[in-house]
Amino acid sequence: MAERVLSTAEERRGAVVSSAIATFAQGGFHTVTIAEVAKHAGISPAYVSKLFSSKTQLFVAALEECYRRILDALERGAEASEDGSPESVLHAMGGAYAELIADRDLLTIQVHAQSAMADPAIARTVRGGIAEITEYVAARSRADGPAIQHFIAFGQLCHLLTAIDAFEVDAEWAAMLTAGIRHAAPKS
Amino acid sequence: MAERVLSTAEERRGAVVSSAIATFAQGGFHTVTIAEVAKHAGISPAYVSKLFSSKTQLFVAALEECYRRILDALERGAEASEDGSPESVLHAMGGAYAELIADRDLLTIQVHAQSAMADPAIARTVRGGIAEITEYVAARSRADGPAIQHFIAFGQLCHLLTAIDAFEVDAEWAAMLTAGIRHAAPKS
DNA sequence: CTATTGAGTGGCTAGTCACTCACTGATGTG
DNA sequence: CACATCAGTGAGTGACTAGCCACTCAATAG
Repeated sequence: MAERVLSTAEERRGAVVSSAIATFAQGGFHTVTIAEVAKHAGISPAYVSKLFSSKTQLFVAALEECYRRILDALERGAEASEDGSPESVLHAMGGAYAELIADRDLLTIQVHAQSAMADPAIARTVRGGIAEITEYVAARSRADGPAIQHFIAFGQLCHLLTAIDAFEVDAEWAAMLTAGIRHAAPKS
Repeated sequence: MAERVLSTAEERRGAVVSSAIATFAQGGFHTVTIAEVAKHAGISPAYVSKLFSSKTQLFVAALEECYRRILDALERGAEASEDGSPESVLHAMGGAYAELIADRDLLTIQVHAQSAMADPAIARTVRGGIAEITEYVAARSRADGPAIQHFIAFGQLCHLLTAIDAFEVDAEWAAMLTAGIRHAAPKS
């Protein structure tokens, strides 16, 4: 049993989803090939196609895992908030999110997903993810509508700033846009 | 001269750029083919390749035209503001922007551009566009840093909401996120 | 009328990618 | 051991695309 050479299909699926997140984050849905994901996962392209019926389903699975990780991070953040006040919980959630997306993959894949929404399955997944996050943040923080809206809007701003590397730009406009935005160092 | 059958190359370039905006907005950089842009413009794919040295340059040209139109709209909006106060100018600019992106093309192509930033030329164009817009808004409105940041953040939120069609969703989370966001009807 | 330039095209090529299929070998079970 | 099942692969296919090249024909200059 300890000498097992082959994995179970379920284990492989999980590993491939993780590889898909890392790989799709680099190039987006259309540029990344199944072969690249397979290489990252250390298996043959043919087997990836056997585990996921289509490239779209693979991407959707990666995206769902992405939203799952975000919700986990928000939950952990909320638990760690000082007092239970809405402002405190929101602030703690923001910090947890900033920390989570330090590796950029979870952030970048969301940007790519928004660009691949011509596919109905992907569109459904993105909409569902945003809905779930918004509902969770609202329910858990008990903050009012405008505060939730502000939270999501600044999350999107954070996506943009990271995408264009604004944190590394030394200019007036970059300073204005990045002011007060928490973000962890991108590189290890 | 009025009987002219052939256009000048400059006229064609402009027409192709407009076609490129409309076409790339539909499917993004990687899915849209030169042939599709050419078909929309009513010329052969080969001639598109002669007018623009590469698909990337065509996309960059479309993106630049897109930012040009946005700056124009912001400028026109600012002129129409009631008094010259920062809040009033920002509000007028927001309204002008909401009206401009009613047709969605200028908005959608920006979403796609963020996903195609693996290409350095596209990344440079996006960064330059955001920089120009931010600087213009700041200089023209004379609003303070936080107000500018808020303006851009809610612009990004608007992109997200339009992309996922949140304005048409009848749910608590959608109501919270779209509250107070101005947007024109998408369809004619 | 002739020559030259430049608009515009059809057809090709070389390469890529998602997906399939027949196959091999590992694993566990009676 | 025999056998069924399942992990995993190599080789291939059909479809598609960016870029290119040789060509046609309109417009204009001399």
